[in-house]
Amino acid sequence: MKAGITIIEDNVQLRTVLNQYIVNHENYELYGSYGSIEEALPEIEKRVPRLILLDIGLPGMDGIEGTKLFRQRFPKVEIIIISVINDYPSVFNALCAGVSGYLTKNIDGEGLYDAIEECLRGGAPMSTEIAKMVVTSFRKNTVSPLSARETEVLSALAGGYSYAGIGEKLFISKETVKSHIKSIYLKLEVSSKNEAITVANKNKYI
Amino acid sequence: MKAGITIIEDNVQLRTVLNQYIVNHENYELYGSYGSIEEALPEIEKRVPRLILLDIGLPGMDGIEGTKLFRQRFPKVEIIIISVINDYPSVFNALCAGVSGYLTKNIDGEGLYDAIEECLRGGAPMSTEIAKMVVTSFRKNTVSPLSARETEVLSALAGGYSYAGIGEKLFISKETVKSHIKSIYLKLEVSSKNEAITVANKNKYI
DNA sequence: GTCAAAATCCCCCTGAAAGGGGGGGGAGGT
DNA sequence: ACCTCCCCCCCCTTTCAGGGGGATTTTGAC
Repeated sequence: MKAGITIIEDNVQLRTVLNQYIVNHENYELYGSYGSIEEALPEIEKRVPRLILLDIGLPGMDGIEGTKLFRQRFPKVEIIIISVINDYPSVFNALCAGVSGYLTKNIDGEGLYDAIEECLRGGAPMSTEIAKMVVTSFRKNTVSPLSARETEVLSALAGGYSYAGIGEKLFISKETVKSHIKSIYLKLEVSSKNEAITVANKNKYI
Repeated sequence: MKAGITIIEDNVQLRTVLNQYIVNHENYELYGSYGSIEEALPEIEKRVPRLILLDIGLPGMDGIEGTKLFRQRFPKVEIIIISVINDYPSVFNALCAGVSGYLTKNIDGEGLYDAIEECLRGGAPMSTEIAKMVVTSFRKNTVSPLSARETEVLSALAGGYSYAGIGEKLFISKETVKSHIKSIYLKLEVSSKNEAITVANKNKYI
């Protein structure tokens, strides 16, 4: 049983190359190849593929919006982004929208086959730059002016807890929470909750 | 110039296997091989490796704490986790602590070499299960009871904004923000900011 | 052993914010 | 015609944040 694949890519050269990769592989069947989400959508509704190779920078609806749309209407379809765009917001938004993989455009046929196979096995293929970005996005700052306890308090504060709530959570009194927050504001040179959270997030203290 | 590598793994069988992989490879030099962070630390201070292969489940200090320690004292050292433990909290905490890669223990020599090379080139090697977990952790729920606008409001609320602040941010009045929040509370069946944020996060609505 | 920082707890006070209640109106889709 | 979404306004009460003051104990560094 061949896996149906749809390609959405506005660059005609690249689209042709991708088309060739897919039609030359015995395990895949090219369901269609389009230059925009709008063109592809009615065809996809007629025959839903297993996987969509999707560009981010498209005329009309972009790949992020397209991903949200596809994932609502066809929840079982896998989406792999193939894009030259690999700035943090694009990658992050694509992952939030629900893509299964993210490849940069310097991919060759072998790499594409590997990625598609991994995706169809339930994996999450990523180019090395993307993997690096994703892993780095989790990393916290090792040098923080805040003590361990202060970091806990600020995390809870950022989580929307009130002073009293933080107290319950950390088994300390509301007044102790206030003391910690005073110290946090001094150290971060801020004077409100929002500023503190903003500074802490920017510096990855929490 | 050979890359110095230190191994910390309490399982003697696996440690022996890893040792062999490293000593058999001409590009690497095994700086040391230990059963715990505490044993390894004084030796690492004498001679700092390029990379540490680290287990999570260790006697005494665990791999997460060890990672934080190493990244403070030796900021340039790369850390790759090799562990049978791949539950979400462990993976997430390891990434936050600053590991460069995360491999499951079913790795073979070839896979290990590839991962080390990728890491030394500045990449982020991950086993496929780990990559899948990481990508999935970003994914938002496609079925949300909240409207697009309500989701925006709730996101801002979770970001620490006041009603007035949300109004400025979204160019609507404070009262409209209140209306949206009332609807949100109704739909999520909650009656406070904190509950709403908790429910929304749990269900990945925001 | 001393001294500082961290962590814990308590009081007062004020203005701002949250949340509950009510109402209404326009746009767009089924 | 109806429903959902989005927008706006009023009332009210309670809670919370943040500034000010002070105190104790534990812990780790020097």
